[in-house]
Amino acid sequence: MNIKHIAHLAGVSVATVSKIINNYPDIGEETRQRVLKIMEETKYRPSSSARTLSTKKSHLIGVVFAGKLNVDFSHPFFVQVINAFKKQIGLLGYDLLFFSNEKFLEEGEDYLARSNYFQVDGCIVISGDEVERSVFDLDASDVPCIGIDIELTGRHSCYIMSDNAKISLKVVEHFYMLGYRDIGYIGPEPASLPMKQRQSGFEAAMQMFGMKLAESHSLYSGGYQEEDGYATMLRMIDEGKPPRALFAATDLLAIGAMRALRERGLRVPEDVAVVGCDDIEACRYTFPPLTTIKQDTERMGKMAAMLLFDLMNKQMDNRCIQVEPELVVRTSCGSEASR
Amino acid sequence: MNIKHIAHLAGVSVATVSKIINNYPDIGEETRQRVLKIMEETKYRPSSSARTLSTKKSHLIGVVFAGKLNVDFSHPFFVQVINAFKKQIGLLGYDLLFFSNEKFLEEGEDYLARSNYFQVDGCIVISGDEVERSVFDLDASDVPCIGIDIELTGRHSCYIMSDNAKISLKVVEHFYMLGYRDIGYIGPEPASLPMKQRQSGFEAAMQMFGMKLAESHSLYSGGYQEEDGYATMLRMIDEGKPPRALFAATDLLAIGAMRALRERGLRVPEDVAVVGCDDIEACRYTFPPLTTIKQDTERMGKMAAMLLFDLMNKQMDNRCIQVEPELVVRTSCGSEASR
DNA sequence: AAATCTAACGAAACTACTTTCGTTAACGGT
DNA sequence: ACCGTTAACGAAAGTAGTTTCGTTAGATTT
Repeated sequence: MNIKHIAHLAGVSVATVSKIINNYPDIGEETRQRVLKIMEETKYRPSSSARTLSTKKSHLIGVVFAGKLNVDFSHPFFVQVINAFKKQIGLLGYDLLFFSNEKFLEEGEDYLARSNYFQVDGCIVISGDEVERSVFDLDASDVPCIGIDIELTGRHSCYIMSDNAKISLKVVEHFYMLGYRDIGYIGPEPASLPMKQRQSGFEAAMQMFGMKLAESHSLYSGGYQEEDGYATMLRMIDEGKPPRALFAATDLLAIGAMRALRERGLRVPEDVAVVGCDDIEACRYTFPPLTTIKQDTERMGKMAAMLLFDLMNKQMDNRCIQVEPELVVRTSCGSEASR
Repeated sequence: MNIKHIAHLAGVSVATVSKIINNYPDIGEETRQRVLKIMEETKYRPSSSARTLSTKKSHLIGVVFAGKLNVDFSHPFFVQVINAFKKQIGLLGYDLLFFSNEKFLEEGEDYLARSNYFQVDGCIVISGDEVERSVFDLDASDVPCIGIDIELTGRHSCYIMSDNAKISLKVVEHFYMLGYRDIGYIGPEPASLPMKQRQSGFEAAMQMFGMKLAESHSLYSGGYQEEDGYATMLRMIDEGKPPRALFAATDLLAIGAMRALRERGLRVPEDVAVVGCDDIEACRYTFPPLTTIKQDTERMGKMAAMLLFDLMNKQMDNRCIQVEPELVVRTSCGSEASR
């Protein structure tokens, strides 16, 4: 059942049917209704491939999970962002195409080639750690891209991230107000911009509040996972006196750190107060519930969709949008617990 | 840059280039190499839309999240399945297309229409609770479907789910071996087959072990979320003596139940032992860590991909594949803790 | 040398739709 | 009656591939 059938059934030309589908004004009302009725009855739908072949618009958005470390659906932060993004971009009439990097990366294909192959109208690239070169080829191309937590500087690109320096500032400020002066930091080697900013933001905030950071209280964790936080905290404890308060650059790191603390007989928050970052679901269920910084993933996803839409439809300058983080106080920071 | 350009540059016909792309045997070795080299130099890639237009194969798999309750990327169980599925189907040369139900559901479009529009080669349908009619239209159509946790009976469909009766059996058995005789159940109204089987499987297992189930110890939770488990457990406690052990049909329900227990001054597992189901990430971080049944999501996703592949390429009978569940013992069941 | 076979390639039809530009008929104005 | 205008529609040329079915030239057979 194609447009030709419909045209034949309605006794009009293919062109007329096409115009009715696409709401052209130069069609008489009777014929429009007649054709519409036939399309309804035959459950006819146009073919997207024929359409994109002719229009060069696929109404498809490519989703790129960049980075070697397992950044996929299992990453809770990105899942939230992509969820909000999908909702909004769906409202704007687009569907999501997830590139399977498994096969084509082996065969030396790259994201740009994939994007061209499918003729996606734009891409959202989501990144955890450092990303492969191929992502920047895509960024430099003329396919509109919006980056989440990755600095895209192409002429058809924008990017969105939380104000990561502010994240650290809010944590330090909160600790300071609660009376802590001896604050430590655990985070991964700063391979990505957000992690860089969290770390430097932390150091800047410490200085701003006139506190000094002991070298043994600032450790790299290697990765982002619970085990990394656990191992790193163990190192910190065993190499000397732990800090009175700890900021972990990731909730999972914080959760791992709390496990290490508990294992060494230290109580949270009575002995060491802990704050994480991201507000993943698990934070609510840990013991004690983890105080953290919530990234406004809902807003990030939605903004990403709207920005990308603009990028695809009007010409626009490269822009970066910062999203305001929010402190979520639970109990691991010792806010209301006895100190 | 299209196939015409390449043909012109190589001094051959379009047909020849196409044959080279598709590995036809009737091409001389010299010309093949010459054309291949030009394709390499110009970074030419064929267009997927032109291709699917002509071949009727898109190499795209549609992903449908069915069910009213928020079954999307935020559902940890399905995320694991889809992750494994994506990996395997990617290896087989397919990419994933996520239908945006936001817009088109409003406009009265259905999954089948979407599938036809994009000419996807197959669909994976993932379901939480009861699903809309539209899913069964898709099931009954000739697009190959594989269902996760949903009974698809179409001639081009298969489905995969955990052996849910066995899940309950394993839980009851474990509780029995630990000496518990008074076991309760919390689960949602059985709108989906898995939930039906978990509940009836639980009842059957209780009978099998010669235990009786007090009516007040088997409650419907309304939903699947933490709050539902919390509220339901509160009801169970306040309406009489709680059971000595509890099986919650979902980890989140279990986590909520533990919160209610704690709030009423009851210890887990000393006063009430708890076991959940699914093995979501949070289980490891709760207090106490939640004993649960792990669904083999890795295997489910992989099997789904391979079954769907067969379904798309050979003709096959409708089949159902059951996946073996596995007990993950942590501490909430009181396995090694003092009882 | 004629007949037959085969390897290597191309013409053309086909896939389903969009869009430009031209055509037609009706209508009102003079 | 003639002209200009406009509304409504269609022919045809794209869009980028695939695939069938010839065709040709050279090799092989008789």
